[in-house]
Amino acid sequence: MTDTAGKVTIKGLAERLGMSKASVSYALNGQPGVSDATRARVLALAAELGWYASSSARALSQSRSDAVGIVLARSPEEVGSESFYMNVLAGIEAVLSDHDMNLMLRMVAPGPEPRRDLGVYRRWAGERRVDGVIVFDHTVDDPRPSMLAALGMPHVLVGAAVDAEPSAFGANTTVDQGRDAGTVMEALHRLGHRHVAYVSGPQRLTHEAARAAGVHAHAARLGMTAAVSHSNYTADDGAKATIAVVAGVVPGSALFPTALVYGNDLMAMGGLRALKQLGLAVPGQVSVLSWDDSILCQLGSPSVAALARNTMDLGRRSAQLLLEAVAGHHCANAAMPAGVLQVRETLAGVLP
Amino acid sequence: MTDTAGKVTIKGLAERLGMSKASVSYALNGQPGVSDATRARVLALAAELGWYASSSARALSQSRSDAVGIVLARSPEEVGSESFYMNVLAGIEAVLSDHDMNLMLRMVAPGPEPRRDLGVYRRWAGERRVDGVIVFDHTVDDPRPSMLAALGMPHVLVGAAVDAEPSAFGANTTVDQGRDAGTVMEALHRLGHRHVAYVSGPQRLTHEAARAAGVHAHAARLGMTAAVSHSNYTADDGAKATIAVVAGVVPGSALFPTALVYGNDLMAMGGLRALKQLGLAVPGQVSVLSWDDSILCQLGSPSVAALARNTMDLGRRSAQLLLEAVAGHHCANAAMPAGVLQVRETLAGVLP
DNA sequence: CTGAAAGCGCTTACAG
DNA sequence: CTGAAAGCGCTTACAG
Repeated sequence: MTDTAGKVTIKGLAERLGMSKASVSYALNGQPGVSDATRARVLALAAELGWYASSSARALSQSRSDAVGIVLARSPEEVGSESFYMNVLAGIEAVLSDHDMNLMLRMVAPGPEPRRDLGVYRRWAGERRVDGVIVFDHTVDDPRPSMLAALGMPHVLVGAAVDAEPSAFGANTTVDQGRDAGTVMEALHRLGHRHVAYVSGPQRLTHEAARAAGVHAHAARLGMTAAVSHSNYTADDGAKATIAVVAGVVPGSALFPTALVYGNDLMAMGGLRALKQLGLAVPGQVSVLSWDDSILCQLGSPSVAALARNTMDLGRRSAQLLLEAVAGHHCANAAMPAGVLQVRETLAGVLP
Repeated sequence: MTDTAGKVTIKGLAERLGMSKASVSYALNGQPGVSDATRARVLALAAELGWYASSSARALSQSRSDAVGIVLARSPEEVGSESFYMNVLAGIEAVLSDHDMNLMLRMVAPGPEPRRDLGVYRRWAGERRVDGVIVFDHTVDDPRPSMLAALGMPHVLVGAAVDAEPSAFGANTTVDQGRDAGTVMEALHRLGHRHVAYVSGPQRLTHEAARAAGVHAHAARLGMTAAVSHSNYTADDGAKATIAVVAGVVPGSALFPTALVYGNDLMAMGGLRALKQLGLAVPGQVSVLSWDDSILCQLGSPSVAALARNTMDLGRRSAQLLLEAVAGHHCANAAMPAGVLQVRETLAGVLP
């Protein structure tokens, strides 16, 4: 509170110190061109007066906003109840704040038709409000990478497929869903399961397409049968899909799936509920496994077996890649480690 | 892609149109000073070329950043698993984007000692990076309101106590925890409960202090006894607190709490788990109620009774108040509606 | 090592 | 209704 008459600026510092604005700027930014003694005087006064560079002035002269943007195009309910997003965001934020970058977050209604998220990217690019963006939920024929490239906007896809190409505008974090499908299917095979149903999220998501392909491939290899149905990532949809999968199939018959795998934790919880209503014992008659781990799975009763991934780390790596892209460096994609199966109460062997 | 040679600016528009930058600016901003015909020409060209005002240039000249900041000082785990935050954020975001404002989000480690969040506010104010902030988790003797006032930063407290004073820098959304405590205690009383334990979050949070006071007051009024213990908002802490509360107390004895109320959904889930391990039947021997509703409560097995509030709306109202404060208007606090009891499987009457 | 000057892209009194 | 000019607070070649 040294100065009530407006904010302290570089000009103010220069006047008090009796030198030019340029020298003050050089001193403040660690640039050469000032003596150590001068630099020390400048820094001391700046600290004393609580000077900070105006973000807009700096952004205007440097053409950098020091901000990174994220547009989430899912419903608040989903984003709020699936801890995946917040965990990834936390990882991203940790890296960004370490580098004095800021995170700009926008949520738009998920309506697929007039994709409002595209307008946000266009606007952010036009306003030069962010230096780059991190893209969630990569879809088949996703318009965003090419659009962002056309806008000259650095970007990183979070958890893309292994064959997603890194571009001049950024590399991606990738998850090998086929490998993870192998982990899941092999575990089920080992427990004696031969008929598996995968209740997937929307198939336009590339990671779900990759999972479905992986499930089928590994089933074939292991001599199992697998049915994949596509649904949405909510508990209600998980319940509906479950009923559709087991309805009319006699438990114990050759066609009955003894294991149900779900694309996320919410669907698994909804599925559990549906199975209970149908009078099917978990894991006595059917095992349940979620492809995403979360506190929901851990605290559920019964607790839900899940494939756990380090989502904070996924965020961290994605942010690091974006910072590289913003700095103009070319990088390779960053492959994320394999998911690890968390065996819990819903997973058991098949009785002979 | 009309113009590859750099972004289109107001100067560029003016040159193509053969007029001054000022006129173009007036036309673009809906200011008087240009004819309708001129304005139409300008807007048409701007739309054609995809012009957007540079956010930094506009911020520099208007001394407004068109951004609002939020610092979350809880662990990513908590923020991720408690849907409360994301829901409030979604409500905030909906209002902000309606007003062409942006949301800047930062998460800092919750370590209480060298409160890193304060540094973020100071920096944001110094850099003029945000026009105002929305403050979560108001605490007793919270240093933030006075600090933000000293910084001249408009701010709004989310879900403050009813006696939180609105200031020249913003009003607050308030929640009458005493009234909600009445809802909870009366419902329990009606079911025959006479001994209640409230497992609260940290008592430095003003809303928890208010709840504890409300629980005690209503217990006294209704002829009940209430014990309040303070813990943290995690499932593990909920479990530990539960064990501490019921350990050594004989079920059915006069001292045994027949109803356990928890400060949030995570603690309630942890408490449920502990009760199961202790061999106590829910709701047969003890009822469980969470002061926050969430998908965890809905999907739990048994499903957990909860006091539901409209958290999206809490976010919306908070954002509206902040926009008023940023605009320099004085407002009254906005009182949020009463919580509504969601009766679920964990809540039952006491057997005589 | 230091200073005067131009520029980043807007907005906004102020003359015409 | 329109234009020339100053200013927002920085950074950065460019001379000295």
